Amino acid sequence: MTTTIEKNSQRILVVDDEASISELISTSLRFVGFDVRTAANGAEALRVAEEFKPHAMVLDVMLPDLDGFEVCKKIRNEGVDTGVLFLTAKDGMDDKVKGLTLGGDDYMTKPFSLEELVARLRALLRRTGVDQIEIDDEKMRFADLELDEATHEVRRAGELLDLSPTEFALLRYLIINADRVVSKAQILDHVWQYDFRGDMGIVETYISYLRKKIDAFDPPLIHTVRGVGYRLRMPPK
Amino acid sequence: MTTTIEKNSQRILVVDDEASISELISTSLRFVGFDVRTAANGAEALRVAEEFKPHAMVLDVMLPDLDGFEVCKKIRNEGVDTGVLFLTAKDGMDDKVKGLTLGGDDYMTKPFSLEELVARLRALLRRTGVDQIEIDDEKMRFADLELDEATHEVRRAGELLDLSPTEFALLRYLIINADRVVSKAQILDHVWQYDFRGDMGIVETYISYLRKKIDAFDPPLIHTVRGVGYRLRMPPK
DNA sequence: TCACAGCCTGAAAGTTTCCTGAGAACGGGT
DNA sequence: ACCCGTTCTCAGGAAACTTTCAGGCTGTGA
Repeated sequence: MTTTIEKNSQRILVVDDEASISELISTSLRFVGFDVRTAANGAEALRVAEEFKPHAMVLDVMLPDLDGFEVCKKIRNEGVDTGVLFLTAKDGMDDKVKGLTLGGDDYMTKPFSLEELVARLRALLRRTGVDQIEIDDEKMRFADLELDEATHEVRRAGELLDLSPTEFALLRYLIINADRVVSKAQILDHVWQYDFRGDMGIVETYISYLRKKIDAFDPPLIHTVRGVGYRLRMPPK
Repeated sequence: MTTTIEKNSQRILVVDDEASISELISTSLRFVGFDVRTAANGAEALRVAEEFKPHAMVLDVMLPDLDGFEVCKKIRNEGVDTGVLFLTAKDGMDDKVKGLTLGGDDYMTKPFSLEELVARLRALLRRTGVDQIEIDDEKMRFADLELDEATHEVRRAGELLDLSPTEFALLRYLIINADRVVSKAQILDHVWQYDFRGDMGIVETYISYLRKKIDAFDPPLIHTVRGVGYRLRMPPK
C-alpha cells in the first residue's frame, strides 16, 4: 500500500522515542484509517509537523531532547492547528499535564489499550473541530443497545446500565465489530492494555460479567462461537 | 469459483528453520497460487526480503539467529511494506506476539492446518490493503450454499446451519475445490492439523456429519466418488 | 451372484472449550 | 486506615466437539 488511498483521511503525527510503542500506535492508527507519520524526538517532530500539518498529534511527554509541552507549544506557534493527545508514564507529572489539557487536548497514561487510544483520539478530533469525514455523534448503537462515548453511559431498551470501565471498553469493541466474530485474542489485544500478561481466561470472565448485565434482557445479543470467539448479533428469525 | 489464475500473484516469504515445515507451507502456498520464497533464518530472510519485496511473510517466531520480531522490524525499516503472519510454538511467548498482531498482522500456533493458514494469509493480505485480484467479500458461495468467513455463518437455501469448527473448515475446503474431486488424504492434509496421526476414517465421519446438515436439503451437493474421494457439485439435471 | 473392498453411520469414549462462582489483589475515596 | 468497586486468577463442572470403532450397507469385479 504505502500510499494510503484515503484522500481525505486525517493526518496524525505520532511522537515517541520508544520504537516499539511508536510502531504499535502507528500501525493501529493506520489500520483504522488515519494517515500517520512518526517522529522519535522533539526536533524531528517540529520538522515533520511543519510540512505534514497534522490534524492531531499523539505526543509522549518524555522525549530525549525537548519535552512534549515544548514541542506542542512550538508547533502551535508555527501556526499548525493541531489537537494533542499526551502520553505520560504512569506517575509522571500528572498535574502539569492536566493544566495543559484544557483546550480540548487530552492525555492518557501508559500503558493504555488501543481501543481507548483510538476512541480518545476520535473524540479529540471531534472537539478540536477538524472536519470530520462522517459526523459520528459519539453514540454507538446496536439493536436496542446504546453506548454513549461522551457520557460513558450504556442503555439497553432505554434502561441505564452500570458498567465498569473494562466492561464498557469490551462492549464498545463488540459493537464496533457487531455481527463479526472476534476471537479472544483479538479482544485481549484491543481492549486490554498492551502489556497485559495474563491469559485469555479473563476475557471469558468479562464476557460473563457483560452478559449478566446486558443480556439480562431479551433477546441475548452476545453469542459465543465455539472454537472461534464471540459475536454480537440479533438472534436469527 | 473456478481455478484462480492469479496473473500478478502475490509474493510471500516463508521463514522457518525446520525444512519440513518450511516446505510444507511453501508448496501449499504455491499450490494456491502465491509466488513463494523461503528463508531458513533471520539473516537470509533480510537478504531475500530486500530484493523479493514480499506482500506478506509467514514468519516463525523462533529462529536460530534473530527472533522473528527483529526480522520483522528490520525488514519494515528497509521500507518493505509487508504484513506478517507469525508462527509460534504452542505456548511460548504469547505476550510478545500480542502486541504485534495489531496493525493487521496475525499469528497462529503450531501445529496448524493448511487451510487455516491460507485463510488467515488471505485475510491478512486483504487487511493490509494489498490489491487483491478478486475481491472476495469474505463470503464464499456454491450453488445455494453460502459460507461467511467473518461471521462464521453457513447457510443453505438461506437457512442458517450450525456447524462445528471442523465441519466449517471441511466445508470451506470442499467449496474451494468445488466441482473437483478431493481425496480423503488431501482433505486430511488440508483440513486437519499437519501432525494428525489418526486414520482417514475420520474424514468419512465428518463427511457424514456435514451431509446430515447441508444435504438435509435437495439436491445433495456432497458426492462420493468411489475409490477416489469426494466432490461438491450440482447433480446433473 | 458372490465376495470383498470401500463407504456410511451410530454410539461411546476421550478431549477441549467455555462458563461461572469464589476469593485474592489492587486502588481511589472518605 | 478502612471500605468498596474493580480487576484478575483459579478451579470445578457442563457442554460441545473430536476421535475411535464396529457393524451394516453398497457398488464392482470375478
